[in-house]
Formats: sequence, structure tokens, C-alpha cells
Amino acid sequence: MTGHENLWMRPERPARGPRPSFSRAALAQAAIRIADAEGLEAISMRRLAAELGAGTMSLYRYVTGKDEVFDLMVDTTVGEYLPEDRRPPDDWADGLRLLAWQVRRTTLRHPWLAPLAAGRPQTGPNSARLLETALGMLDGLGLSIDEMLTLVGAVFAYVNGYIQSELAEVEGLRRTGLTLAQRLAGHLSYIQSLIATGNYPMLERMTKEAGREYTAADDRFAYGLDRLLDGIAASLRARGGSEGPASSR
Amino acid sequence: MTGHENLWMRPERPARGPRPSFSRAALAQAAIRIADAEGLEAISMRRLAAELGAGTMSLYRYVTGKDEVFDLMVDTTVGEYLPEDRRPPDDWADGLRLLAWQVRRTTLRHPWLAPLAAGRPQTGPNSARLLETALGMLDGLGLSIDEMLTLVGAVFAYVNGYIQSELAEVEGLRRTGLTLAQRLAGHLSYIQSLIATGNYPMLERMTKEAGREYTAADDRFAYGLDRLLDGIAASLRARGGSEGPASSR
DNA sequence: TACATACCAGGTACGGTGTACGCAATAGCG
DNA sequence: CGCTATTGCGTACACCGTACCTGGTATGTA
Repeated sequence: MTGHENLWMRPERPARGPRPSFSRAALAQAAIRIADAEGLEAISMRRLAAELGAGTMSLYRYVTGKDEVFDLMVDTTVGEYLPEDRRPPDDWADGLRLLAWQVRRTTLRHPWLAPLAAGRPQTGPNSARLLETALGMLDGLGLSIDEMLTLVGAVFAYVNGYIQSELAEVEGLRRTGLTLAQRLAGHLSYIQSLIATGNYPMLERMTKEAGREYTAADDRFAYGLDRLLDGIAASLRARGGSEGPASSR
Repeated sequence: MTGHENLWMRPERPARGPRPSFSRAALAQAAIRIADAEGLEAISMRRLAAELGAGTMSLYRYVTGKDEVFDLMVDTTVGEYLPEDRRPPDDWADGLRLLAWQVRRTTLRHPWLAPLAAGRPQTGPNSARLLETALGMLDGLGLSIDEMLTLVGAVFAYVNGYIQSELAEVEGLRRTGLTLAQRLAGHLSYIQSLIATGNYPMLERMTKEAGREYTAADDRFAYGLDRLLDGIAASLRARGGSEGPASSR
């Protein structure tokens, strides 16, 4: 019951004893460097220690286990969502849209981030800053905090879901070591065998018509994001200011 | 270059040799049983073989590696999205909404499914059936195939993203073995320390006001889903039938 | 200044993982 | 009745996370 079981509450530099030979931030940066270059599965405590020029077990002086390494990686990169200088737009929808695009930009730079962040609760300082910023954009609209949380939760859900589906294909290739051509060949020949049964008319149209007017990933991301924000805006307009989104109980 | 490097193209029962002692479906069911009961990380080739009463290396006669075990698990459970009997509703939005709720229902039954499915391209028979069904709901609206794919992609992105965020908390507790009270205590005391700086007014309001009108997970899911479908419907109404969503290039 | 204390560094070891390889047994075709 | 493709699976290897322990070091206290 020391009260310091939480990573973010634990002081980085204790009062007594010799000073640590590197910082938590350096540890996080090293892990991010590895994951960016070789993928998330390349991160092992030994590999990470080697990158830092330290012994493997020394890492456990900085972190209780591998999970906290991931926590540090996530919170550090989440910090990239929020450029310090820029003032957020006045309109809440523009603000959330900008935030969504920044999330997508940095997540594509760190392809390991999306699945990692989606799987664990966000509790670090940058995640807190992100939430504060997002909620702040909705201030003054007459929404309750619960309504605000529901709203930004919906937008982030879409953003994370879209990015993961966008990355699934390319990450799958990297993980399996196949080329795009190999994968497409295997997948397509299977789809063709399904179509041959006659029970898949839409897939048949897909193989024949798709790609002629190919929709870029950017545009697809924008499409869903804008439709979602439109729908939210419409529902805010509909209620005069008395009732909110999904307020229940 | 056998042409059978794809799991779904590879015949389950080759022409020659002794017959396998269990089926691919049995393998998938065993894996699903383990993951449901003990979590995804409990699945190992040894554990799975034990569940099937087979030798560890025998599994590799059915599957090229662990990745294909996951592929089988995903496609098998994706089959639960689609109840055989039910005729889909006439309205496309009602159809997608129903599908979304079915996805959510089965994904909550199999908490390991969402992160697993999000990380890999869907190529199995049930995934194909799902896509065919979803696209079929949009038939007759005058959309191109690319537009349909963009549309259902947006809805699925939201659904998967939401479910993952919904599961992150509870799965995190299971993985770390903490109780909800322990986690909340640690997290809250950190949030409090942030609030004490005075730089987090929205988080301060959150700790003071949130939960008084608590929004249930069901309602939050419905909120984003309905707003997204509303926004899509509005954009379809806006264009007379000549132009589509996010058609570019 | 001397010492106790609290912390750092990291080697060793253990139980687990995925899977490459090889060999014996078997079912179906010619 | 072989021939051969295929199954079942034991062994072995490299790698993983991390518990435990020893030894050195910087700081607070007397």
C-alpha cells in the first residue's frame, strides 16, 4: 500500500540512492524507435535494453513490466496529437475534425499505435491533455459532461476504428512478409471461387466495377468523419438547448 | 507455388493419406472455447493441442501457424453476426443498424474478437458473406460499388472502434488482475493531482458532475451509430442521385 | 566524517512460447 | 500388393518475460 502502484504517480527520481542512468522519456523514445523501424512485435525487454545500452533487468527499475513500456509508448505518441502552439478553431466541429486528422496523421506515422492504444485505458498525462482539449471544444454549448463524453467518444471511436481498418491490410503484409501481389492473388482467386457459386452478386460487381473510380483512403476517412459530425450537429440543432444527446437514466 | 498458400483455398481433406482425426471447425471451436474462458493470451499451440487431445505439432497439419488459428477464430465468430433466417429490413439504414447491433452483441460475447478482427484483413467465407449482405442492403440506391464500400466501411469503423473502447477498460482489468476499485483509486488520485494544477477545468467538472446522469454503454453506442447513419442519410438526400459520397479520382 | 539506508545495475535461471525437422504409422490408388 | 502422399507427434532450438540475488553507489543522518 505504498500508493505508488500507478506509473504516473510514481516519482521518476526518488530521493535517495544513485541517479538513474537514463530517463523514462529516453526509454519511451527507444521503444518507439524500435517499433517504428521493426514493428511492435520486435519489442522485447532484451532488445529494448540493448537499444539503451543497458542490462535487461535494469529496465525493471524504471518500469514494473512490459505493459508499462507500452503505456509509456502510447502516452508519448498521444502527445503528438496536440501541437502546443496552435489555437483550436472556434467551431466545435472544426476543432474535433482537426483533432481527428492529427490523430490520423500521427497514427499513420506509428502504425503500431492504433491497436495498442485501443486495447488499454488511457491514463497518462498526454491522454488527459487530449481529453481536456476535446471537452474544452464543447464548452459553452449547454451540454452536460456526460453528453460531451458521449460525443467525443463517438468521434474517437470512428477515428480509431477507421485507422485500424486502414492499417490492417498493410500491417498484415508486413507481419506475414508477403507482397501485395501475392496477397491479392490468393484473396482474389478465393473471391472468384465464391462468385462462381452465383450467391455473391455484390462481390461480383465489386470485382468488375471497383477501382474504376477508386476512392482514396483520405477521402474515405473524411467521408465518415464528416457524416458523423454532420449528424451530431443536426441533433444539436434539433434540440433547442434543453435536451442533449443520449441522456438517459 | 502450389496455389494453395491461402487457408480458405486449401482443401480440408486431401485426396490421399489417412484421414485427419479432427476438423478445422473443431480446431476453431476449441480455440474459441479457450479464449472465451481464459482470454486470448491463454491460447498457445500446446494448450490448444491439449484441448483437442492431440500432439502439439499435429496442429501444423491443419494450419500453417498460429496466425491461421486466429483467422479461423475470427471467421467462425463473424458467422454469428449473420443469423440465417432473418430477412433484412427494407430500409438500408435499418439494415445496417441491425447489423451493427448484432456485431456488438456477439463481440461482447467474445471479448477477444474485436482487437483480433481489427488487426487482420478479413478474407474468410463468413466475412465475405457479411460484406455481401451489407452491400446488398445498399443495392438500388444508385450508388457505385466504391461509394457503397466507403459507406459500410464508415459504419464498421465506428462499430469496431466503439466496441474496442468499450472493452478496453474491462479487458484491462482482466489482464492486469486488478479490481475496478483499485484501478479507479489509482487513476482518480492521478487525475486529482492534475486538477490541482488548475489547468484542467473540464476534467474538474468531470469528476464533480459526471455520473450524476450516467449514460449507459448501450445508449452511447446507439448515439454515435444513429448520428452517423443520420449524417449519411442526409448526404444521400442532398445529392439528387447523380453524385455520391467521397467519389474522387 | 562515518555510517546506514535506499536505490541502481545487471547476471543467472526458470518456465513458458512458436515452430523446424525428422521419423514411424496409415490410407488410398495403381 | 506395394507406392506414396499424408497424418501424428516427439525432440530440439531460439527466444520470451521476469523472479531473485549480489554487489556497487549516492544520499540523509548522527
